[in-house]
Amino acid sequence: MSHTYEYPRPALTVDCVVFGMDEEDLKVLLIKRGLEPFLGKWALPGGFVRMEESLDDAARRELEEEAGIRPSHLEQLFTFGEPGRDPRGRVVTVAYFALVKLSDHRVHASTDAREAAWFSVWDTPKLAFDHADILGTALQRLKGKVRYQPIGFELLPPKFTLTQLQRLYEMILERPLDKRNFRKKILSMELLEELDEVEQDVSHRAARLYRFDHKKYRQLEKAGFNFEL
Amino acid sequence: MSHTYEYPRPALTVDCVVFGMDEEDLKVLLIKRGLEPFLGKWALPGGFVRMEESLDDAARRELEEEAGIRPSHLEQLFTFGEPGRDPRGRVVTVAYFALVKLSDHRVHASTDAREAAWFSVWDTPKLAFDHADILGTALQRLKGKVRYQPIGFELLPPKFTLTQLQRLYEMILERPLDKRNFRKKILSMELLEELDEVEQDVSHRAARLYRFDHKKYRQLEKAGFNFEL
DNA sequence: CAACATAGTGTCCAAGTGACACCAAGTCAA
DNA sequence: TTGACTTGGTGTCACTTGGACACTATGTTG
Repeated sequence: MSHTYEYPRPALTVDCVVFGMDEEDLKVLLIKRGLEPFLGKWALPGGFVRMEESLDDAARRELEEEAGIRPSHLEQLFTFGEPGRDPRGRVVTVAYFALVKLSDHRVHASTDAREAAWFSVWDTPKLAFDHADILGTALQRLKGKVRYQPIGFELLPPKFTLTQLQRLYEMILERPLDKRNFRKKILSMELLEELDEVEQDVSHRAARLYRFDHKKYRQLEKAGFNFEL
Repeated sequence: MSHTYEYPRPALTVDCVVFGMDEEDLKVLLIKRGLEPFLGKWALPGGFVRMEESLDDAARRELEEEAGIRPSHLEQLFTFGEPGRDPRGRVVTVAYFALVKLSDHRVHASTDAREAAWFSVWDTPKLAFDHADILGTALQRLKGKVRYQPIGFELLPPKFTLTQLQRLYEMILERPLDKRNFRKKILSMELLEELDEVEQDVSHRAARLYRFDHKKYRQLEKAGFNFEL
């Protein structure tokens, strides 16, 4: 213990589970590996932490570099450090959990030379390393968190209909919700701003649009409010 | 990216927030540092992760070495990696959250040559590094978790009275609870085994003892049960 | 045996949760 | 233009749950 730097050191990486959502499905962003090990396999975006940057910064930097993405929500998920998780040797990874509005990132999921793509979370290819575990942990977190914190909105476009919102919750929680009860509950939280607009280009009656009121949310949150669904 | 091991590596440690509880207070275990930096200051128990051990193992080993403690509950808390958090250079620490039955560990809080002691969590000395932040995060976790998972039992002796249990919840949540409502709620979960014993050596009517039924808990947990307080 | 300290127990009201079905509005095609 | 189709939008009632509230029971001590 007396000579700190004599210790051999595990390598340190960050890996990000980025969720997005479209009409059909909850999606996760994957990158095709261009290097050994697991060359050609799909993996979570991530990479080595630099000496002068914080862990959060490393996660943001990797997302920007590998996929041109700036997530609207980013939080640390869990640190995975089993000795055998990387065939090259000891690599510890700090996993992150991110949400993006897919509408902002649909086009150039791939920047760089790398290949990036969105996959349905229920139907991913085999992943490199222990990334399937990481994805599983992230899904659990999303499911748990969505029930008592209104983070789901980070997955929707700024203006959305109540039906879209309900579908989002149904996809994440993997169970159907009652339309009237859902609307009652959500509207009673008073976190939605009702707009004087309706959705466009639909071949049936158009639904009213709403916007999430971030400012009000922050106020109520500070006041120790409860947002259980 | 192509030569993994060229990257400089942050040093990697684990630090543990160990909670215990006695009649008066919720306690946290601290160790007096015998080395620079922060020599003589109080700090969380912890140390460097070895190349061949998992993070969990590292946390357990450090607790055993520094305080002779085997926690009854141990889980990863959060990873702290701000570049400036250690004056010696870049050190990333994976923080752990542990619960022990103080009755088992009251005597030799200190093994080794080190000085270890239990402090009231509401009245700790100034801590080394960013350990005050880590302790704060752990307290939040304890408060949050206790509301929907029966982990509080890990802080009590195997046999306890309902009053002890209520005091535990009151200390953690920092608010008074109604005796009748509390008992109603706890007993309705059917996780407590009512024993044919009462507490000893009290100078008033003795209370009935209960035991937490771990087996039943695991069953109900698997069945997707809800243990909200 | 009186004073004490804590154990142990039930009711009522308010709020919240969940089950449930129909009319409204707009689109589309014949 | 009209009828069929698709989704939008709305209220009630039964039940459950959460929270406020006060007295008697039992053992100890001086």
